[in-house]
Amino acid sequence: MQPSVLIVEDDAALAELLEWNFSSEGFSVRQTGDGEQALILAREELPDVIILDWMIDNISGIEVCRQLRRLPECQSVPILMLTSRGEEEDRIRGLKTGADDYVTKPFSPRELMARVEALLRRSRPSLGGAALTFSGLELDTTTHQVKRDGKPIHLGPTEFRLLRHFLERPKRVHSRDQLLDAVWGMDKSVDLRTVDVHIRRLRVAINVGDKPDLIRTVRSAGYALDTAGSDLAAS
Amino acid sequence: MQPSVLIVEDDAALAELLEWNFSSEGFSVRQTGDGEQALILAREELPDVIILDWMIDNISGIEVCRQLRRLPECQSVPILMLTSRGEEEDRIRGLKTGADDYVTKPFSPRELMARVEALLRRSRPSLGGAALTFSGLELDTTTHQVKRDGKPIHLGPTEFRLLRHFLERPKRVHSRDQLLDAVWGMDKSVDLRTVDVHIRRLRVAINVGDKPDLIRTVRSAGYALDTAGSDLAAS
DNA sequence: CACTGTGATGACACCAGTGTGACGAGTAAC
DNA sequence: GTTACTCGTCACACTGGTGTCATCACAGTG
Repeated sequence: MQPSVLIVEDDAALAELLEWNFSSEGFSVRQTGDGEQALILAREELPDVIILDWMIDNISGIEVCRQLRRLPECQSVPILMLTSRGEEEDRIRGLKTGADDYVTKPFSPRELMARVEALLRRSRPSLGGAALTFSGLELDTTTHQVKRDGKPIHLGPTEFRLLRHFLERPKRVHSRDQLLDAVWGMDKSVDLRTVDVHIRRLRVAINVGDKPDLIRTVRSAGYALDTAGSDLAAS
Repeated sequence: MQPSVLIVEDDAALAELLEWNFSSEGFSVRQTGDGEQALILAREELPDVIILDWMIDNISGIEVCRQLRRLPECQSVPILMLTSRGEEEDRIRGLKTGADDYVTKPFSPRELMARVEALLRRSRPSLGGAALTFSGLELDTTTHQVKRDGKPIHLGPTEFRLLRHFLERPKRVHSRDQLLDAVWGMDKSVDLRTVDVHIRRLRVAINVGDKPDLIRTVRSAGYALDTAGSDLAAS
């Protein structure tokens, strides 16, 4: 999923620079130079990270920070404060108020992006690679949650491991033997046909409604996770 | 609970300064100047935060950082890198390697402490003094009070620690082993099933009336604090 | 066309994993 | 001492996940 950033900065030139940087990193960007507006925007749609200038119109950045932290839904959103005030006292005040990081101007855009990345790695492990996705399918290994197009799906333990194995190697064909080794464990003595049954259970769980089948059957070879599914119209 | 810090610094004078600062803030401190040793210490008992100098004996700090991040149990421990190398490239390299913050020498001890506090606020919210909340649940670590939708709830000591551990990492699935380590202490020899019983006690305490169950059972994996609860009607 | 092998489907019995209630031991307050 | 409270363990009940089988559907082959 595309990460989103809210930039609160009233210096137009700097705002544009930031916007350009985040955009080219694939962020969806919203920007304002106004403190009040920032609070509204943040509440309206929760960003993944907030870049907050110390000196902005209407309210001071630190006050915005405090207000944001009061909102229960915003407490988990990382805030990076941006300022030309290099005083130690200010930095400490910013951090104590609830900011997660504090960068002084002038700053290196690349370092800023690296710091934002570090923040995101913490708050959204899914962006750090803990969540596996494929064509509308999401599997979060830390929360053990599976979704198809945003809708939660319930899976049994074996189907969960099976799907995870597929998501770790998408599009690739796995023989029944390989699947037994990887999902059941090589010490298990289970019939090969058992794989078929679990593939089916996984299919009915995943393909709710009229969603296209994401599991492709490769005759006399095995199965693969693929957008084509069991579609045969490719001829 | 007393927060713990692992200081990896080979400059004796600086190490002592850091140690003094953390001690006076109530941290339990372990310190080493050796990279290999650092890895051993970290694994032996997981610290709440790691202060890591770039230039240390045996291995470079950045290599230690990379190794730490490879250990699954250390992935959630925040790392603050400390260095005299002010080069932008170095800072970015440090952050990309998995460090959460990067402070250049000379630094202000007070700012360092503020940054550590900010990191802890994220990874161990209860240490930051903040009240933990999740979907109508409140837990105040200072007053040891727990409320559901404003109504006070009485918990035993173990249930309290259990709930706190859940609130520190909401939505995430915790295995019984992990819960025993974190809530009971790894030295304890307690039956795994004991966790079940305490989960149940926590459930009946939390879900007063017809409130939805906030604890999700993940079969053959563990438990998680989640809004879905044990609801299976999500067909 | 019929034949054959492979995969899909539905049913079913089994049992691992979990929920539940009760009990005895330990502990602190009084 | 008593009382109140919490904790760890056990036995039992039960849900639902799991493996197997019989049968059907279908593609490939000659």
